[in-house]
Amino acid sequence: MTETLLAFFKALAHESRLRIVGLLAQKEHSVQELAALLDLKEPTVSHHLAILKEQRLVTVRAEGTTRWHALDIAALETLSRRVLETQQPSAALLAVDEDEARVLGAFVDADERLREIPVNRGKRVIVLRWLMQMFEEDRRYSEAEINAYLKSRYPPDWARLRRELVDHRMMERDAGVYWRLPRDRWRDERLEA
Amino acid sequence: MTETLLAFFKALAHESRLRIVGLLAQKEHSVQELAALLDLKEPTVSHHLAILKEQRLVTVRAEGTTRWHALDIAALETLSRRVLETQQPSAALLAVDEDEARVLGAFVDADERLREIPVNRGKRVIVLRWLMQMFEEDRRYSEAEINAYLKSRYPPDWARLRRELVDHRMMERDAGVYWRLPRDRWRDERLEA
DNA sequence: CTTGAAATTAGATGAATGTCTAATTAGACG
DNA sequence: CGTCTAATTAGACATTCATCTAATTTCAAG
Repeated sequence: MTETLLAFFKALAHESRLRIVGLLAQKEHSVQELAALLDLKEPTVSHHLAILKEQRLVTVRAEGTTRWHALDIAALETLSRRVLETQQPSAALLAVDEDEARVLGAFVDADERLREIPVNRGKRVIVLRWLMQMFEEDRRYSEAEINAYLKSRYPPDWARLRRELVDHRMMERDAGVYWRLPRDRWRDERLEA
Repeated sequence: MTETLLAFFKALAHESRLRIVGLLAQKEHSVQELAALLDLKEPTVSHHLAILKEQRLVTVRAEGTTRWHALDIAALETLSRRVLETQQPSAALLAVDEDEARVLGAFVDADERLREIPVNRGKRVIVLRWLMQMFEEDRRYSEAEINAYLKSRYPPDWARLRRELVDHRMMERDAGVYWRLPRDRWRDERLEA
């Protein structure tokens, strides 16, 4: 999701493109018209339109050799609405089933901090899975990065959390670099398993 | 409006800043924590935070030499809602009549910040109505959310603004939760009333 | 007042990207 | 097919901006 949001913001984070959107919001325009209105050369306008089209913010209709560009207001609304969904649900709300909700409710406080590390192995796995939600696959993390995150979740013994994540094959490590393993390779015995 | 919108998009059109917003949406963080989580140096993080603060997307709370940064969700919502409007957001332009335009022009600066709280009750009501535009009906707001928003509009005495909103029956409060009251129940005596 | 920790500011460097000219493609029409 | 027009693509150049190191500021604690 960060992916698409980032692309969306990048698409609109330039004066020329924002002005193009403003002009197309009023009526459709050809490349020539836009170039004249914006005081830019046609290739430049084409370039900006290509970026807006990637985000599906602009649609095209051909008429002879002329191409009429229009704003896709629905797409604009969909994307900007997504910005509003940024609020992160608290731990328990993210849970996928009742066991998880119960365990996370018991061990994670409202500040998203871990109260203690569960002694029971099944419960501990649930907490570990919860910790893993912040890491993406196909991305490398430095040890400092991992430490900072775990420290923010459980200052008393974040080092143990790191060890547990590796033990359960959720993270793998090599030469100070960590990465997330695919979920189906986790040793994720559930409650009472 | 292109001005403020462009600055808003530029602020979020960078991966590091978008990730910072994501992290701050979960909980507040210090510069050090963010630097570790993002695998960046502290000055770099400071730089990004400064840009986000310019857009009032991030608020700061000092504790010793540590500065805890939090996301101002209200500001994020206000700005992204503005994307949907093809409207002019400047305070005076939003006014419904001349009296309002005159008062808002006098008490609200170009940055949408309140210069001072009007002593005259009628003028104060106009300013309060203007503040209310960001709040939706049928939605609950935490006290922290209200505070962050009012603080962004008038740091010197945002607490008084909150009190006034309640006094004028624009907002109601119960157990730390606030919500907007329907406009027809507001005590909105106009100028010289 | 000195020391230490956290953060910011200043300034340098390099990467990302906007804009241009020149060359190329695609469609309309005799 | 040859020509005209609108648009796109390719590649060069310039500007903006992200990131770093080094120096400075701010605040707390001895």
